[in-house]
Amino acid sequence: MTRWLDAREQRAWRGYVAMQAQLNAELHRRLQAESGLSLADFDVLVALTDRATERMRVLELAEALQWEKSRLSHHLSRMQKRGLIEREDCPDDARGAFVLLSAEGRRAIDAAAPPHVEAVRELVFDGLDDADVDALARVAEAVLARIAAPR
Amino acid sequence: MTRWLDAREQRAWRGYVAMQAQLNAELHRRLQAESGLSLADFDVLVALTDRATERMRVLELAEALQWEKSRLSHHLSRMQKRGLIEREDCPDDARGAFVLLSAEGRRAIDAAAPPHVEAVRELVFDGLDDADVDALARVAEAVLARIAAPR
DNA sequence: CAACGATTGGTGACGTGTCAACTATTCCGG
DNA sequence: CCGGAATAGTTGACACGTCACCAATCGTTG
Repeated sequence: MTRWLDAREQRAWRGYVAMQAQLNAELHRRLQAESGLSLADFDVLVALTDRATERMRVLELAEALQWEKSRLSHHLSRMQKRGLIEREDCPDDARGAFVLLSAEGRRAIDAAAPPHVEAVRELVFDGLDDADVDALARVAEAVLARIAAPR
Repeated sequence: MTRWLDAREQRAWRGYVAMQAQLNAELHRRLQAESGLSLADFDVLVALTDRATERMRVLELAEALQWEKSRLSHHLSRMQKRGLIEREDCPDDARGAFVLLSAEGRRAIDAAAPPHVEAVRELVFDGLDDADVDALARVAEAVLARIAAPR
């Protein structure tokens, strides 16, 4: 017997699905127009910038981003072709590879970050009070815990 | 001067971004494995089922789904090739086209819906109390309003 | 009615994401 | 030290989304 969603749940679910789709699309569109970066590019560059060394193993990066390794591999190839990152052989493990920020990549992320944060603020946080923000964080953590939990 | 996110906002934002990515991926994976449908297929089929007639103009469907027409056009071609929907000429307007559910499409959505709702319940609503659900709905509506608002 | 702008829908190119399979290396038990 | 399992990363095929553009048709205005 399927437990369908009641009215309260439907309102939340439909709203969430619509928000998620449109917020992503809008942030992507703005970032792309403003900086020529995709959201995926942005996330990769931020992860690389977070490291003091700006040099990471591919799987470490995949772990940090929670991406599948094949997705990351494809994406790194595209970013490398555009000159945003570089790859380097790993001396300790001949299977491995390092990813590092290029000068161009650093320039791109420095230019892209401020308007992107501003967009997030304008579209999301300027419309929420502290209680809403905390509620959003709690919901996100609850859902993530359930996804991570074994079936 | 960029207004960066404070700690409370960062917690909410990082959580939201991670939740959104992983929830989508997980629901997509389960739906695909269970029914061979993508989330996009599911949305199209639900929109068609919602109409009493199960026959909609393409742009009307695009409006209902909030999709770009070219995305919809591409997607309908793929769904048609798989036998999930059919297209029909519109007699009133020779430019137009109707989209309608095929018998196969009806079977697919009937089979897919119950386990999908169950997954949403398991991953989301079973982890939230009424206050959380209402908060999520409020946040979604606030953000959607800001996206729709003129810049 | 002729002309022109707007509307309906589709197409091709390209970037993105997933799955399954593959190569090269490393690790580990015997 | 040898042989197989595990690990690091890549690749190819294919589904998906967006952008820019196009063809056909409609409707309105002169």
